[in-house]
Amino acid sequence: MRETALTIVENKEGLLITGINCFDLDLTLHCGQAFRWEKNENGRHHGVAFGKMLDIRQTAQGVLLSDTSTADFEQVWRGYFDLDRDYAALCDNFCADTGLKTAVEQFPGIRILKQEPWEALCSFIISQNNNIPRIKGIVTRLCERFGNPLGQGDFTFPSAQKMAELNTDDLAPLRAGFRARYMIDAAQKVASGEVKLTELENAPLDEARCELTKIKGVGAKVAECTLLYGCGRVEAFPVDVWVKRLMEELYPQGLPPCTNGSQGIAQQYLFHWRRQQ
DNA sequence: AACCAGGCGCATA
DNA sequence: TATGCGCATGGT
Repeated sequence: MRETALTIVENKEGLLITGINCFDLDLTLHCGQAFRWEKNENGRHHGVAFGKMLDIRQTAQGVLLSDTSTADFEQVWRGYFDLDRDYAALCDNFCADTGLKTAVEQFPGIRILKQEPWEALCSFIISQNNNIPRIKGIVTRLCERFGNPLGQGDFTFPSAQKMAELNTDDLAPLRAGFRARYMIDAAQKVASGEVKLTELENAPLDEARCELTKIKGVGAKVAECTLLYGCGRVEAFPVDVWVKRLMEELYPQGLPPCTNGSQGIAQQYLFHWRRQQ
């Protein structure tokens, strides 16, 4: 983790951030790690995270954030977009491996979003045996129905405390299917403190995995996704059907050493690369 | 109309 | 410990 030299300039359109290396906003928001971003015309992306809405787009000058403030940029978006991680150095390391080199060169600029732990957990419970458009639909209905309104049709992601008060019948309108009871169980265990999500950021990885799999509907894959996307654990390595195929074909002995410590980031490049065939 | 989708729980051996 | 099947829902 290194301080990168970001420049923040306020203009009439919002906050212009320059000096970000290795950042493709479109890829990052729509590569299947987050489910609450919509791209509209003019290449603007609109979404909500950490209870804040954001309008963001990438131009030749840099990355332009609208409807936000410098305070929110520092407190929320800087961390969310992982802007203080040196992806150039990371990708440089990855390129020691020819497969990863191809993936990185073909899709440069993918970053791992640091999402809220509860949102990541709940979203990836919904993701199981499901496809991305439908995952987005379920998450959207969940937020509209049980989140707090932010105005202009935006809603926060509902808290675990709020969802712990609900039952599976309440979730029926979401059409989440068999996943509804898993969502309720997760909400109850998080709200009660039986599973302490904030402690997973620093716990030994195996211990963190073990904690998460206490929740019904959370197996190895969902636990790993929660750790990677929600707890900042970039060494977590989710293996879905795409990555499984890829591992069997390319890395039967396991990931190359150049990914050590950042296996989850390598995974995101490999996942996207393999899916684009 | 069968098959698939960023899996998991459960039964069976 | 290891496999196989059912699961809700919706899109091809």
